[in-house]
Amino acid sequence: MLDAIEVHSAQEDSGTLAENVFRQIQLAIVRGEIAPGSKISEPELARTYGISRGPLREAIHRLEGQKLLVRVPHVGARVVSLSHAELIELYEIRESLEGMACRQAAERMSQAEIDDLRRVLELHEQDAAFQAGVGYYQQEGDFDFHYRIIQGSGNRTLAKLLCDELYQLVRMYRLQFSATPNRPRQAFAEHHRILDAIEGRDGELAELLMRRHIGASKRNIERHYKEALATPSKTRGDS
Amino acid sequence: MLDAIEVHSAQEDSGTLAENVFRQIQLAIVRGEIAPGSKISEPELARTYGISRGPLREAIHRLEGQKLLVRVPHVGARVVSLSHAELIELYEIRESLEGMACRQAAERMSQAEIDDLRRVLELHEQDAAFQAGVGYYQQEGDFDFHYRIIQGSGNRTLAKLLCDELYQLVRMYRLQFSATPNRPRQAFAEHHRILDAIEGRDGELAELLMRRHIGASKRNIERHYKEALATPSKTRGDS
DNA sequence: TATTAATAGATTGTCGACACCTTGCGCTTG
DNA sequence: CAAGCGCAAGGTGTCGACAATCTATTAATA
Repeated sequence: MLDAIEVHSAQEDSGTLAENVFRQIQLAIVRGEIAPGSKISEPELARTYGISRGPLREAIHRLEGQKLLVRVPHVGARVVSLSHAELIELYEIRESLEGMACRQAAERMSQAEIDDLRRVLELHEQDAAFQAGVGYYQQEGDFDFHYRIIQGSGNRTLAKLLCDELYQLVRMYRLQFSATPNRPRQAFAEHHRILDAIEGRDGELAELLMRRHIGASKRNIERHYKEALATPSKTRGDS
Repeated sequence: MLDAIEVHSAQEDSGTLAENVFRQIQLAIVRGEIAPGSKISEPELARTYGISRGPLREAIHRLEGQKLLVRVPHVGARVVSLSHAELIELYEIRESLEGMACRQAAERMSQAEIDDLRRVLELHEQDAAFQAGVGYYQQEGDFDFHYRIIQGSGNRTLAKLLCDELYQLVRMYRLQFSATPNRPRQAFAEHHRILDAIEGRDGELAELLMRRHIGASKRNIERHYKEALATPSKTRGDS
């Protein structure tokens, strides 16, 4: 009914239609507006966004590259729906990669960047959702602690991999699991300790703390799944 | 001159044209048949492979996802040409990720898989190029030691990332640097020690050895660049 | 009644053509 | 003579239509 209203929040219309549609669909998936596992119909989406199937297909391929869509030849694309095992594997990869990024950040971030990041953390503490005990993780891009650490590593190849490809997928699932009672407060404290290690130029400690931090998130997710096992409200079937 | 001959080694024609062209161009880039840094013309390639621009563009996008092409809106695509720094960064990522894969492989590979991999190593030793002191690395897929380790980790998400996305890029540059005098022999010995650690179910040692092994390759590349610095035969300009 | 086969509908894959943008060359001008 | 402008050519972005494939419904048979 509100096709023409266009939800784009006055962001940069970056030239090509494919790019714009790519961002819009990406946002819709990460926010959960398009349900995980649901099928993507090219003609329908093309009509929805008022473009032809050409640019839409390009957007779909890019979304597939970000692992937000899973495509099967001659069948179509579906929104990704990670299994428990896959989500754990994703976090193990993050442990390894972000741990390395954190060590390099401790070695290479400037004092100005560190101060700036400290201010970001203070901003998080003042956030309403954080005060309420739910939320925190909704921050994105430059306002996300992990994002800033990765950028601070100075490893541009790693940043491209983590921020341009895996970041949105992680963000999509963070929204699901951030509503754990004590987790936000705990995560906030861990962030501060990590930043302390970086400021102390202790790369080894910074890496260790980051790995533990992500490991704690991983365990938090595992706990969620265990609880969901007793509550048969949601069905989940993956390969 | 031999455009129409088609180098495809009688592999599976997997349905769609886009898929086939994707594999053909991928092979051409990895083999260096299309020079790094050279521009890709859509109309020209479409004519070369006898297809329209539609499927070709899909192939180009997928190649971009594998980091074999770099695309600029309204300008076109170029074959990737990693700078020294970028190549080092890529190897640092491999150290981290393949180190983890190796640890998990030590924990999860079956004895049958280990025996099979041992036979692969023996096959490598008998290889003609290896005997001559140049080569070794030309092996691919199931015949590549690193590939097998990653598959043996049982971490399917990691395997997709490493084998489906970064593998071809690594392979492209391995071909350039494998021709170092003593490196093949040394790498072969390192492979054997890693496999010993895996067979001994010592995950920690396996990870350490793999990290050192990739670190040695990294230093080998750095040495190449230092030597090339004195020989102004090749010009290299990246951002 | 349950299982299988054929058909109809819809969806994806592919194509050729047109519009807009970028790039390089030649011209004008200070 | 150098610098800036304008124009033409090539290339990328986008579109609508046709062909090949898959899915679901329906009908026929054991």
